[in-house]
Amino acid sequence: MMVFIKVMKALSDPNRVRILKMLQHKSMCVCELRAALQIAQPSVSKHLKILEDAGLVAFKKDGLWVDYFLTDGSSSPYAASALGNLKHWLDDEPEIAELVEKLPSIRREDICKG
Amino acid sequence: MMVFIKVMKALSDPNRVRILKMLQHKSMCVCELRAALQIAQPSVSKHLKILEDAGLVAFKKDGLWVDYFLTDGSSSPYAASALGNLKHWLDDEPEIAELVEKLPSIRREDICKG
DNA sequence: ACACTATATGCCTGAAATAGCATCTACTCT
DNA sequence: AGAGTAGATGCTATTTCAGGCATATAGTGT
Repeated sequence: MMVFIKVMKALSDPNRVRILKMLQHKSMCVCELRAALQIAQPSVSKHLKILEDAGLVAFKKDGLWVDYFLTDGSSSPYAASALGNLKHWLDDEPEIAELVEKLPSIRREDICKG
Repeated sequence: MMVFIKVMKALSDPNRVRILKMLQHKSMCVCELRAALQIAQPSVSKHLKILEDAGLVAFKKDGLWVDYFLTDGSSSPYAASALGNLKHWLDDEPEIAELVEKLPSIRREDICKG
């Protein structure tokens, strides 16, 4: 039950859903996500922690950067189902479509290291 | 997006999940749910409103009682998927199993009208 | 070791959510 | 119409959560 609730709570925030939808297209570091969402960097880190605790994302350190990516959902059937469904859900939401369109222009080489 | 978030929020509370799991077995009035969950009646009504707004439950007035039941999820793919998955999810959670076991003994004729 | 940058953590604030009590409304029955 | 019961709504207190700023930590390069 606790795990189920944790996954549902993780999916209950618009910024976290945006993060998941972006990660469907490429793995991203915190500063890239920050640029895309236009919220403070600590807020992004906290959202990522919640998503990680729910088994929805994982990360790999890459030098100074931390690359976040979607998991395969193996931590729970709830995570697996959510990630599977989100692959096709919300794609035609204008807000999400716009966000995804901007993704190619958000590159860590340009944004960070500045 | 708004609808998606609304469904996820509706699923983010243990008492609301318990309500959904109970309604899988039979439609129930507010006082039956109140007896099962052991929380105040107004709290039950509020949870039901949230579930209704999310398209997960509906009701039918039956004289003095209001019978709540699960919808078919036709209001959104998110509601449909949630209701579909919940049919098999959480059944082996001790807490849920115990709640469901008690269901037959919770009858409005005994509990209400008192 | 030092300067610099990406990310995480702590603390604080304001908004939202849950729960209860009191009250109001709707229906039933006499 | 009046009494009684089921359920809904309004108000309030308490908790939880998102967000930001300041600061700590970790890794890079000189």
